[in-house]
Amino acid sequence: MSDGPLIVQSDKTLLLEVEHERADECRKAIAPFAELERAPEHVHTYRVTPLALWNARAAGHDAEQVVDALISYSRYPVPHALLVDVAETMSRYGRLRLEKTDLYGLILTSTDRAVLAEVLRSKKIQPMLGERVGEDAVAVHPSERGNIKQALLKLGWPAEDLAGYVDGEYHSIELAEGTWTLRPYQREAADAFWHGGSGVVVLPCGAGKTIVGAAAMAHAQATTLILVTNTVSAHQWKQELLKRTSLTEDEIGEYTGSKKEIRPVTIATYQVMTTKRQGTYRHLELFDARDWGLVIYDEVHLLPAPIFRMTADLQARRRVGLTATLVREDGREGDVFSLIGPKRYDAPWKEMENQGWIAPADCVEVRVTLTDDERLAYAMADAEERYRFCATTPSKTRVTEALVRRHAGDQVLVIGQYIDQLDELADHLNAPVIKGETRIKERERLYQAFRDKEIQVLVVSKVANFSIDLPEASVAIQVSGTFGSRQEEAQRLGRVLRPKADGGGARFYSVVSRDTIDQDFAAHRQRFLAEQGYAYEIIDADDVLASE
DNA sequence: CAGGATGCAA
DNA sequence: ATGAATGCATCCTG
Repeated sequence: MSDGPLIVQSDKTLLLEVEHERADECRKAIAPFAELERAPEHVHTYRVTPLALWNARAAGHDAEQVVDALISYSRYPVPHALLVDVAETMSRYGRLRLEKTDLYGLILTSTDRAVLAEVLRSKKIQPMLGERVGEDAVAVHPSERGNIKQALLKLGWPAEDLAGYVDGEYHSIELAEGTWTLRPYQREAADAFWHGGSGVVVLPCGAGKTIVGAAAMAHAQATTLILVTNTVSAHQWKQELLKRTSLTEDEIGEYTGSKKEIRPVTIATYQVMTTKRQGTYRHLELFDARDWGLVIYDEVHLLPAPIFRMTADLQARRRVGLTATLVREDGREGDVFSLIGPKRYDAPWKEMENQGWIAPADCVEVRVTLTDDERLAYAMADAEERYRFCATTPSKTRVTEALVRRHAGDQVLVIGQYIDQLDELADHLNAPVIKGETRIKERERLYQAFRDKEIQVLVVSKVANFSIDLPEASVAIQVSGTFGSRQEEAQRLGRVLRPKADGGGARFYSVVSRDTIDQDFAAHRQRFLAEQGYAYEIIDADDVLASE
């Protein structure tokens, strides 16, 4: 028996003792094949999931490496059944393959006749198939390439897609390096995508995902369709591409609500693609408007369901998804895996921090205690009012004021979800507030004043989740968040991670009501960051107030 | 036809 | 189970 930091249980959960001296290296070793499930103070729970194992497999890890990692960090003997299961699950990926043949077009082949027989019996699969092509292969209708991958994943037999890609229409795209250079991880990410053919690149906020996209375009040398979440992001992409590549103004088109340009490089919003009229999608022709050689999905964790359906028909095009957090709250990770592709690259946030690409950050959860009256009101509140009630308790205002005073001289963002709460905070802090109804001009004015340090404190609503031009701060105080959204928490922390001129660190406070669902949701939101190695120090609001 | 206001969807 | 922000389409003005 070793003194390892990990307890491996036969239900496929892994318990990591956080204070153990080998906890960090262990976290790094298990991250490729285990997902963090719970992250309270002392023991973090990970789960070994099939999807994580298949991502690991697609990234070139084999079962032996996974088994080695488990055994070498485990405190107790690892359940044999689990090791067998890991090996069995990993071997499922790639047992089936999609290939392209001259004679039969797209075919599904197998190295294992029994597996092929099993999936051929599926009622879901049968309509997608053509004639049997010998003992170990069957023809697949080319238009079903995406659908069959989704269906096979659901059956537990994810296919490796080796059917290749069309080149698309040639278009010269060079990186305009000179005043800047591609960072090593950006190059690695673009190369990993290119060699994998299609798939997802995961990088922290502010790590330059657009530049990875540009590098992917330089690989493809082809017309490119870029899908983004909003128009601000569309403009950002265009500016960045003009700056970083040989592309000129008239080569980049914008396909949004107000403009419908189709150019060799076209940037479209998800929404324009998913708006329907009389039950049919209006702008589907954009996908066929050109012979696109590459499709880039920005913020792939937000990909709306209809885009998945459209992507099922785009399987012969190279596809790259970019994201900071591959986790989705709707559990459609499997569709990202089948339709965009496996994870091709990910850079752990903490490693980026060590290399100085992002600022080190301390995360602090500040717990406020409800007064007896509030406790009673909370207990009596309707289910739909409860979260709002505990998330917006007046005690949070006082501790937020104290935190702002503590950081006098720093640039501080106060972020929350309820407008009433934000208005009140802005009032108390004597700070301006930016919310949905704030006009663009006014927002820009306030952002600029914040950048110029004329304003030290800015109160922002959910606009902060989207707007890219929001200036970086060194302190963020979150007073309420969207239920349990992990990706929102990551975005918000990302706001303070831009490296500081003085090399100093950043601080992220999450103000939470003790013993309420606010605390539960906060714990859920923190999971993704805990997985990235960010530990939340928990302090009492009374201590903050007392220290003044 | 640019730019603003309004309703609606997911 | 929810609240807030957004983007699109449409209509309107000059």
